Amino acid sequence: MHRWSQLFIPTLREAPADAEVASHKFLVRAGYIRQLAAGIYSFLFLGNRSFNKIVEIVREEMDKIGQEFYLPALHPRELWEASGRWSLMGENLFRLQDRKGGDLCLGMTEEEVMTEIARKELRSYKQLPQIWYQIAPKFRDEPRPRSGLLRVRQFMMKDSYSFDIDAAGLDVSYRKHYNAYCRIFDRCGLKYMVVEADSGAMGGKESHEFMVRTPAGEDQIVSCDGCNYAANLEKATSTLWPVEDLKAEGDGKPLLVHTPGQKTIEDVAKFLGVSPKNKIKTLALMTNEPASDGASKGKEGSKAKSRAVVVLMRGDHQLNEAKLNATIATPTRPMEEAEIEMLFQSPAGYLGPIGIEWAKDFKTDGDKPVLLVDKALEGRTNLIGGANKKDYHLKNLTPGKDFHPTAYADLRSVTAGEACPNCGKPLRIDTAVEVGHIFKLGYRYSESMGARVLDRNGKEVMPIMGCYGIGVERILTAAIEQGNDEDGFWLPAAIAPFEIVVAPVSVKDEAVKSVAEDVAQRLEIAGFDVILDDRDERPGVKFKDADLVGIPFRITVGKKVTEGTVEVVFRSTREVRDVTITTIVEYFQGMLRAG
RNA sequence: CGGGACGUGGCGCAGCCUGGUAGCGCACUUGCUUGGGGUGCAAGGGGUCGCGAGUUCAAAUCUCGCCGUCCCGACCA
Repeated sequence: MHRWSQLFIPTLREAPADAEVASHKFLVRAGYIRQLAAGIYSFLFLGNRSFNKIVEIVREEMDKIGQEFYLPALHPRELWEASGRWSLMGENLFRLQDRKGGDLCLGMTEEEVMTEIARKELRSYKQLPQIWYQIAPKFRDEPRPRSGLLRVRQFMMKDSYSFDIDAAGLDVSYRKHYNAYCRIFDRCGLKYMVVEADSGAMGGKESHEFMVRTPAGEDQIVSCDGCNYAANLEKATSTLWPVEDLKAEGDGKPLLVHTPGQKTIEDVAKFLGVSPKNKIKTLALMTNEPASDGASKGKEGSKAKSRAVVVLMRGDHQLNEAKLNATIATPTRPMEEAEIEMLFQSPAGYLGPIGIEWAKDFKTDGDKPVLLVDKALEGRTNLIGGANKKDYHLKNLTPGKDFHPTAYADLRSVTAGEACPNCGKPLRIDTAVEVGHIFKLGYRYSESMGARVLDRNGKEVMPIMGCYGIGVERILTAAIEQGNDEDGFWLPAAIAPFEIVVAPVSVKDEAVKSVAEDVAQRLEIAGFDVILDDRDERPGVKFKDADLVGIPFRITVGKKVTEGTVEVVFRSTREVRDVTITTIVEYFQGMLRAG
């Protein structure tokens, strides 16, 4: 029997001054966690109980599709050199040295270790498929930990890895994870949505994120209430309403117009009396390759090569950097003034695509500047853009005719209200927390680390991989964000530290006290997680604490014991029901254990 | 890493501008009181004022440096 009077549950009346989001404030106030350093938290009794319940749900569901391992967090440098991530991860990787001066790091994920095992042990297609997982701490030296447990430097991740003989096999492993994740988040009582996610430059084909809507989140998700379309903003697309092109002026060739002092899209559009939709926005960027790309591996001194990348967008559209990164597989930065002058021979504000020799192909065409044009401009005619001459713009610009893009690409950020690409209804954008991510990795690690198996023809092939992650703390955080009010929060029973708190109004009243003891004991014997608030405190104190700490049900034992009843209080709705003492176990069995 | 803020008993804050005794609420200890929404009264304990240097007869207070924490941005397999 858990007796509150003997437990360490340090609840606070006030939230720490540096807590911003609800889950952070309440986790601290309810005595779940305490901060040790930026992005590093200790879990106390209640926090750990809830945490363990989440872990157990994850484990039960994962055991249905895979096998649990336990891998070290301390990794030798060589392993990460082999995958190329020792340098790729930069400062996000925690590094340290052993007494002999050997370099080590703390694992931020375990692709390397898992692939190392696969490389050494897997020999035949007969051993595939495999799904291996673990639930273990991960370490990331985040540039900015924030929002309590939402972004931290050490956290518990369920990470799994699948190895299959071919893409069809990977599809099956992926689907198994998708379904297992749905079961996990359902059992945790989360209201979540599954969204298409950016698979980045890793070459993966498919990726889904499991998202919980909350203003505290860090991700933007685009979704449609009319159909099931949902995607991360980094990936989302929309259908654009048609735009009426301008008519050609003069002979239809690019036509110089004087636009003195008109630099911004808005200004020029207004000045010329056209819509920004008929304007070209010219963005001047440089690739910003850290000297750590695969090609320059090993040559410490080799200089990072920078290349001009010019992006054209419709005047009223915003560049989506994730899409740009996915397109050119290299980080970029804005051009400096001198670089702009060098390429365009013109000050910023009048930049355009005319008069520059653009690369015909990103890969093969050497060092020439790259011109990427957003798909929203493909097929458009007679646009207006900068003339690369101070105080002048050009009319009659038609992509493909007056200038030749290196490539057309989807580079635009969706905005709320645009049409769903599936059904045409208006899209909405919400912030959300990512609680899980499933990802088709492909051959990246098999290739770099040399994992090979023989297929049924005796031919050596690479196993194809998938990786899948769940953040345990984020499930807890998201659940609190989903269910809280000014007095505290309530967790779904499955992940609450206790399902029921029994609160006798007084421990000095023998009748009340003995009924409370009896009720708590019978519920515990029946298999419920019960805590008895046996403290010699006034009822108000017990009620306030009970409201705060996330337990979904309270049984108040008070003067009605003389009538043979106690009160069951539903934390989320504050609904109160009188229940006969003798039937209390059956009451909760019907509510929490039915089905 | 760029911008901003903060750092004073366990928690929340005042004091700093205008240098000289460290203060309030909560929590904690003891006693009485109260007993269905953080009861009231009384008496107590607890603080290198983040760290270091400087100015000064004298620094929580002024100056400089460092560290830490939070927020915005950049970043985020």
